[in-house]
Amino acid sequence: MEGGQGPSRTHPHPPPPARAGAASNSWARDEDADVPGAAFGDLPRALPGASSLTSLSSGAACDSYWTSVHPEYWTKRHVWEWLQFCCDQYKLDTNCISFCHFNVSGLQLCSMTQEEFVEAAGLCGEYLYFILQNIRSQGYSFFSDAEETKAGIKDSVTHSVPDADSSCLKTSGIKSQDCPSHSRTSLQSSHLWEFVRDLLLSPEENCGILEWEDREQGIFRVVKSEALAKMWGQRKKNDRMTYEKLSRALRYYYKTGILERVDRRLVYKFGKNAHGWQEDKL
DNA sequence: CGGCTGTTTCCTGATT
DNA sequence: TAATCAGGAAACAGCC
Repeated sequence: MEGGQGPSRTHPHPPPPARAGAASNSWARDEDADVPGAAFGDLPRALPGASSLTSLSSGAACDSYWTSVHPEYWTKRHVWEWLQFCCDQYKLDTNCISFCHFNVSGLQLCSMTQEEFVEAAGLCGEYLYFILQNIRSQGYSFFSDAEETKAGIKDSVTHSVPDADSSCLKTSGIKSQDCPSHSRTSLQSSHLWEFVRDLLLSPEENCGILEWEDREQGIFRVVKSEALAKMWGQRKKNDRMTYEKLSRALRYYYKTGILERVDRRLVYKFGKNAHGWQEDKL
């Protein structure tokens, strides 16, 4: 018996509150829905994993979560975080959104007109524009009541766009998008290898966690293993993630040709079945 | 509901 | 000694 524990293995720890992969799109649930007096600085606690991201060991190199910075000072990464939050919280249909249009800094985002939002995200753009303007004008008290806010957005947008409701808001969680234009930089890269790839391709988010050893060959090195695990854990809303466990998942990719073995510690290589990492094929 | 996929968790043992 | 690697085994979540 290799693994040793057999079917009778019991959980050595209390049952986890939410197993990995059980990530829900609903941010305003459970006790997190209402943080008393959630002021701007407190808000990250109310967001899934926000606090852990803020405390990411990469420290100074990494910016804090988007909620702790005024929109005009957002980095591209903050913009993505905000976009992801909006998709999650307001159940926006990611299929409407051309994510490449939002590959901009906060300053650029703030200078975008409503028309440009609509161009970038259709009817969802109306919502996003409204949300952004509210954050800019009201600061983060805007989020103090998620349900109210949602209703407000709905009202506001449907005033100008009567059928926005059915065509943009989804009734259940967002699905992974299949539009090729943004598949690589997907906000919801649900697979670990895609998450790793996107991190390698996004210097803004990478914070020196991963680096290329040989860009052409697809060889990369995990520089900050613990930070990588934390980030992945945050993505999966699992604060018990460790590099040990993450690397086990990476090793499974050897079987499927997503990754190839490299005989050096913390070094991996994209395999023939991984796509989207090559410079000339982006 | 069952099967499948992609992890997550845990483990033993080896290597750096 | 600690971190990491290598995989087996089983549990689990989400999807079809």
